[in-house]
Amino acid sequence: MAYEQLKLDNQLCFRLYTAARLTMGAYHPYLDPLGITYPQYLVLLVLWEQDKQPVNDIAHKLYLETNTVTPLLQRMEKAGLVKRTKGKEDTRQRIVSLTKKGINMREQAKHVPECLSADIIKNEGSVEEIAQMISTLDKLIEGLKQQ
Amino acid sequence: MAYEQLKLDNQLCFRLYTAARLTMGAYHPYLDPLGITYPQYLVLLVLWEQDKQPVNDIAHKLYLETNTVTPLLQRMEKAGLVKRTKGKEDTRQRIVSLTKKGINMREQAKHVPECLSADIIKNEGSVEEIAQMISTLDKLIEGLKQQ
DNA sequence: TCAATTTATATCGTTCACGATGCAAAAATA
DNA sequence: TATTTTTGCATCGTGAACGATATAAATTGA
Repeated sequence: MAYEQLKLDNQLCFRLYTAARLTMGAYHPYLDPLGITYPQYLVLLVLWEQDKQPVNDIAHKLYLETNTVTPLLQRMEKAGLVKRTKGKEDTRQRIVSLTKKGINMREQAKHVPECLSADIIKNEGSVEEIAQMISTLDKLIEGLKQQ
Repeated sequence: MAYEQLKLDNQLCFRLYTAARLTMGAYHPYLDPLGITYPQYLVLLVLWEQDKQPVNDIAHKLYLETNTVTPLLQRMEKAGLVKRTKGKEDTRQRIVSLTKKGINMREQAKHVPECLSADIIKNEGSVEEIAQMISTLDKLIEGLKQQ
């Protein structure tokens, strides 16, 4: 019966979609006090690893389009977390750099990953299963990345 | 070094978030011709399993809030896929039912799951790994569902 | 060198997602 | 029964995502 496949329970994507939303929701207790959203936190993670990057590099590392990242960065600039300056060699580029506030937030967010890990492990139990899933997700993402 | 944990690579949520977006993107070639989005497809899956459900039941099955589902259903009604009628016993309820167009779309969407499975398996390889991941995702979702 | 093409970013429009709030109907309770 | 509380849905505002389109700067190539 082909219709069997149309059942919600059978679908991988639905679980990814749901798990992603619920996991992002689990960040709320830790990110709300900092006044940032999860996508903004991702941008900060990228900039904490390496400051002063063009929009394109940030978008690429997050697998996002620049038309998603540009407004995101504009909001973050308005919030005083980043600065966006014209590129020196290539004036088409916008170099995004951390402000003092953006730099300081790294210290305030230091414990977020541990808190999340604790929340997830507490709920799920097996560290090995999570590790295995991360590996499978990486392969899935790698495959889907190139259309 | 606590900062090590702040690295993007270490994060489960980032992978779920990315995999979910890319997987939803993989539905585009199959859903665009039908004129529906992925969340709309999810609503149809729910209604194909059982027609005539109140907004709340649909939202619950998709782990979404009613304030997400209501506008979604309004757009689907405008597109002629569903009808929304006042509940008989409980007049607060809105009973959502499929139109002819909504019913017929089941046949047109019959092969979508196979196509997606093929795309994913082709890219990833191991069916067992996907099955294992689905099981882990279910536990993760179950744990996160109750805050 | 000058036109054609590509690249980096921005803008626009539509659809989600969700917290906060509103409102009427139902249920609970005094 | 009258009042309070809860429930079901809707509306509003904000922040993503992303396809389509625009624009200026850089690159390519004739």
